[in-house]
This record gives sequence, C-alpha cells and structure tokens, in this order.
Amino acid sequence: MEEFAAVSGISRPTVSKYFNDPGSVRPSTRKRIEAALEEYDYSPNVFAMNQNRRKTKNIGVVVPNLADPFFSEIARRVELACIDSGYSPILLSSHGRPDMEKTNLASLRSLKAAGVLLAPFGRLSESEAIKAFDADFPLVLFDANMSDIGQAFVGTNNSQSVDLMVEYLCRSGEPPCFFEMKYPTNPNANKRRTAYIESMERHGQKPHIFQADGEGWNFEEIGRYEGGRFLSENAFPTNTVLCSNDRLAIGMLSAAYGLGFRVGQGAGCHIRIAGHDDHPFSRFTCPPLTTIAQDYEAIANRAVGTLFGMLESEERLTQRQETLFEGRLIMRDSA
Amino acid sequence: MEEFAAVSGISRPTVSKYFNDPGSVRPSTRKRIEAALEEYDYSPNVFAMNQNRRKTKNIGVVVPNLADPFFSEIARRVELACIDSGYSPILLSSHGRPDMEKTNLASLRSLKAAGVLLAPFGRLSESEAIKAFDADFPLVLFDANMSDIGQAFVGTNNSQSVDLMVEYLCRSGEPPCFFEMKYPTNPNANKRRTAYIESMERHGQKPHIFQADGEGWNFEEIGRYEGGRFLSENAFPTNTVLCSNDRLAIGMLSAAYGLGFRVGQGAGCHIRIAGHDDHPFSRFTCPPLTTIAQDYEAIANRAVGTLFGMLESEERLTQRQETLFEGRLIMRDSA
DNA sequence: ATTAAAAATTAACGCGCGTAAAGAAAAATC
DNA sequence: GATTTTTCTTTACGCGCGTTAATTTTTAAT
Repeated sequence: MEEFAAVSGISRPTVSKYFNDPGSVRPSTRKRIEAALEEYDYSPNVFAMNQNRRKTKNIGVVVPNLADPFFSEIARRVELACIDSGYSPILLSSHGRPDMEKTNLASLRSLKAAGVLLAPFGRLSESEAIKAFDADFPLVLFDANMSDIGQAFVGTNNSQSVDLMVEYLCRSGEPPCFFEMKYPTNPNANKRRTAYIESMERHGQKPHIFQADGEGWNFEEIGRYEGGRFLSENAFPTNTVLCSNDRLAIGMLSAAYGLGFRVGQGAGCHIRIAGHDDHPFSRFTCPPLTTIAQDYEAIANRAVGTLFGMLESEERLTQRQETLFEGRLIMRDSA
Repeated sequence: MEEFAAVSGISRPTVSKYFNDPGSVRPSTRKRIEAALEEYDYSPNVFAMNQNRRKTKNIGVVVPNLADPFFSEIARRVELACIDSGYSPILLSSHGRPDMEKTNLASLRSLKAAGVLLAPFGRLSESEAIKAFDADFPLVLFDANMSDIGQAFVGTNNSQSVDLMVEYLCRSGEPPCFFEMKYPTNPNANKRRTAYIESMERHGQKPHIFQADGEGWNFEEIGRYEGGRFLSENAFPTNTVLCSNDRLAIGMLSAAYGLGFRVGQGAGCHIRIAGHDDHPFSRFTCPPLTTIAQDYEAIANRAVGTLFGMLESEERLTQRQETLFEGRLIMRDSA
C-alpha cells in the first residue's frame, strides 16, 4: 500500500481511507487513485485490514453441514442478503462435527466479525462455547433454536407447518403415521414430533410414531434402511407416512420403490409419503414429494435484518426476539 | 499472547514457538504452557499468525459450487486428506460465479496460502487471473483441466469411463443416445461427448446427440424440461440414453416418471437412462441410477499428494503432470 | 565437576494495514 | 481578497503475532 500510494501520488492514509469508503475522498483524488489502480492492480490485504479496524464489515455465517442441500440453500440466501446490505459474508460449514462449530466461532473471533448468523447443531452444540461467543459478539440464531443463546432466533413455526400437513393428510385420506430419527440432533425434530402428536389429537386421531435407528448425517440411507424395514414388516397402521424431514422421505421413497410399493394418492397406490422442508431434490423424486416449504427467503432476510439492526443501533436487544415464519404446503404426487 | 506468556511464566517467543509446533519446546515448558492453557483458554489469532509466517500451513481449496453435491463430496475428501497431512484446508465456493473464483484466489493470496487446489469453471474461468495466481503459488487443478494452468492436474479419464459405459449399454441392450447441455461450462462435458462419439464408432454404431437448451446450474430442472421434451416427442432413436452427468439424469428420470415411461432394463420398461459421476443422490433415485463412479478418494489423495510433494521440494515441477483415474461402472436398475 | 549442546530469554524489527493528531494545502463561502 | 471549511499530508503508534540475533540458562554428555 505504501508503494501503491507512492506511485499514485497520494499519501497512504488517504489511500487507506479510499479503500475504506471510496466516497469519502475528494472526487479528484478518487480519480487519481482509480487511475493508478488500473495501471498497477493493487488490492489491499483483507485480513490485515480487519486486524485493526474498529468495526469490520465481516458477517460470519455458520451452518452445521453444507453437504446437506437444505443448508447450502439457506446459506446461499443468507449470503446474498448480506451482500445486498453491503457486508461481506464468510460462510463456514462445520461438516457435521460439533467441535468444528466451536473452531469456526474461534475463527470468526480472530476475524473480528461484526456479527454472526448461526444455525447451531442444537443438542450436540458446545453450548458453553456459543454462550461465550454470544457475550462478546452480536449473534443471531436461525433454523435451530437454543434457549437463552443469541439475541434473536428466526426459524419456521413447526407446530403450524406440521399441523398444516397433518390436516391436509387427514382430509385427503388416512391419517398419517410419523417417521423420524430415534436420536435426532436437531431440535426441530423434537418440535415436529410434539406438533404431530398434538395435531393428531386435535383431529381425534391416535398418533403413531416410528423411529429409525442410526446415527450421523446419512439420512437418506437411514430412511431407506429403516423405512424399508417398517414397510416390509407392514408396521404402519395407516397407508400414510409423514417423515420428519425430506431426506428421510427421499430414502423411504427409494425403499418403497425397491419393495414395489406404489407411492401416491391415486388408485392402485399402496402408500402416501410426505416430507418436510422442500429439499432442493424433493421436486425431482419419483413421485415428486409432497412436503412443507420453509420460507427460506423470509428467514434469511429477517435473520440478516435483525442482525444488521443490532449492528447499527450498537446495543444489545433488551429482550430476546423469536420470529417464526409459517410453512407452506407443497402438494405434489407422493401424498 | 503477551499476557498469556506472562501468566504462564514463559517468554512470548517460546509460546509462539509452541503454537507453531508443540513438539519443538522442552517437555517441561510444554507442560507449563498447557497447564496455563487449561486455565486461561487463550488461542492465537490465526490470521495474525499467517500475516508474517514464511510458510503457512494453509491450503486453499476452491470449487465452483458447493451447492452441487458432487463438489461438496469431493471437497470433503480433499479437506480430510489435507487435515491428515497436518495442513489446514480453507474451503471456498465460488457459488457458480466465475468472478467469485477470482475473488477467492485473491483471498488466498491475502491469506498467504502455502498452496492451492482448484477445481476451475473451465471455459468461464478468468484464465488470466488464474495464470497470474499460478505464477506466484503452487497450484494443482482437479476435476476440470485447463491447458497450461497449474503445475498438475488430477481427474477422471473420461474417454475410458464413457467407453466403459457405452460398452456396457451396447452389450446389454440398444446402443445409447447421448444427452447433454448445449452450452456446457465444464470441460469434462466436451471430453465426454467426444468420448461417446468415438466409442460408438468403435462399436460400429451411429452416435446420436441431444442437447438441452438452458443456462446456469439448475441441471436437474434443465434435464427434466428438455429431457421430457425429447421423450414426449419420441426423439430418441433407441431406447437408451446416456446423460452427460447424473444431475441431468436425475432430471430426466423425473420427466420419465411424469410421462409414465417405465425406466429400467426389465420387461415392460420403455427406456434405459444412465448417468455419470455417481452423484450422492443417484443411489436413491427411482429406479436407482446406473452410472460411472469417479474415484473421489484417489483423485483427492493424488491431488493433495502432488501439491504437498511440491511444497516439500520447494521447487516447481519441471513438467506439468496430468493424472487420470479410471471410472468404475455402477450397475443399478435404471440401465 | 567440567564442558558442550540444547533450549529459553531479551530486545528488536517486520507483516500490511487502521487510526489519531497536528499542520499544510485546497476548495468553498462571503 | 480574506476567511472558513474541507480535504490531505506527515508523523507516529497500534493490531497480534512471526522471526532473528545475541545472550543467558538449563540439560545432557563426558
């Protein structure tokens, strides 16, 4: 920067000021800098910049696993929302490992992030580390809630969305059984189970819950193996299954195909399968999956908006905010 | 670090040495530092560390789009291979935007990456920027090749893999048509088309190529729309279609389902569909997709190994290396 | 106990930039 | 033209650490 300032004929502090905000220097000097920029293609070291800044423009975005298309989709929207507001998002995936969530927060500490948007693991998260981070940085949670952590949470209203699906399934055929992981890592899974039970009781139906054994992130495989087991044992008392999320449903769909079960609502179909989340692949399954779409756009925008509001007012929220958006029923052919 | 060194009773340079390599200090001082670490939970700022190091342990990994499960899968393996070798991978996705590929390389410049593994866009990449980067950093390309860029390339032997598939399809039924994007961004697509044509001619068959209109990364949607169009127009002269990649095949499978075409090789099936890449979802499609598995593991390990070899010898390769691994035929039910 | 080798300490500089203060220069106002 | 305001320049320090060189201390070897 020293050298670049010399060749452009401007002092280094002014050049520094320019890179911080090009509009903050006189138009004539701005032109000289930009002319020199054309010729010598210099660009400042972003990490050295943030080393010493009071407030950076870096926003940390941490998700549990980018290999899950659900998270890559919502992360993409969050990133775009940040960029639109003039901030630089830094996307970090924890690759399914809670210890890496901690590492990622440490990185964001080093980077002096202005604020962080975190989709935590939930039960598996190292909550002490997150709490410590929360104390020092503006933190907004999304997707998965954790009590008393973060100044705000933005997510989907699982009881509304599951009720919507249960209502639809009851109205259009036999009431649904519920298929989920036995040891879900994500707190939404618990909310959905509870919502299913309550909704079924409201409809005067008996809830039936089926839990898949298995650990890890290989949900489709678990859905196929365990779902296939329940199907072949004829374990479901009704012909309708609501899966806790689309990835399980995709696996179950695959199992049903393998067993020769026709899936759908038409005549000649043996079973109806529904999911939750509107996973990017759900529209391409055979048959296309009936599911609940989370309002990715609204969740991303609200999470980002809430964080930026905090950044601008420069004070912590007096009270923790929780915002839940409604899910939308996506009727396709599987149920 | 100053403070931490004070409370641990060790000088700062020694503490610095410890963090650089815990084994490089005397066991007794190591114990004292680690005891202090327990109590005061300090951790060095990774970005400040790299600011001034001769050789960092940072390896940049740049992929065009992490939202594509193919890339998230191979990136995962590359990351693990780096970690196993004691380096810190920094994974950057260009989100489908070639200009962001350039930005990502600039970030890695700032970070003083010891070396970079890059899966370039190919035709759309800003090759001047990559060349400039290549001149200053050890660079290994994987997945997609670009002539004269990078000191090495590691990928799949498309002519072998496509030939393997064509041979299988010809042997087990009618010879395949080829379905691809009209304007593929990835150089592998062109290699596969050429390989298909040559292989068909070797088998004494006439090649038939069908190209899908459409831009962007929404391959499944394009595969469904355009594949569905060809199917419903009865455009394919044989009952077998080889898709240039699995994502197109997944879309086409969905179209076939919608049109009531039974896919597979058994009696009563109308069409066979095959793909290429063994996409993580391919085993869950209905029917499961017959495809070519790239040897992710070998590609990742060789790419990482080649780069680390360069890092240790501290000199550029005298000649550009190209390593191609063979694809493996994965026979499932779709063809 | 003596000596050589290994490890730690002290002191100082550098990385690439942000930032603050004081003064000089340029632009805007009258 | 004189005055005020804005913008630059100069100078200097700091961020959090790596790294070096000279010196001292500790450990291992004789």
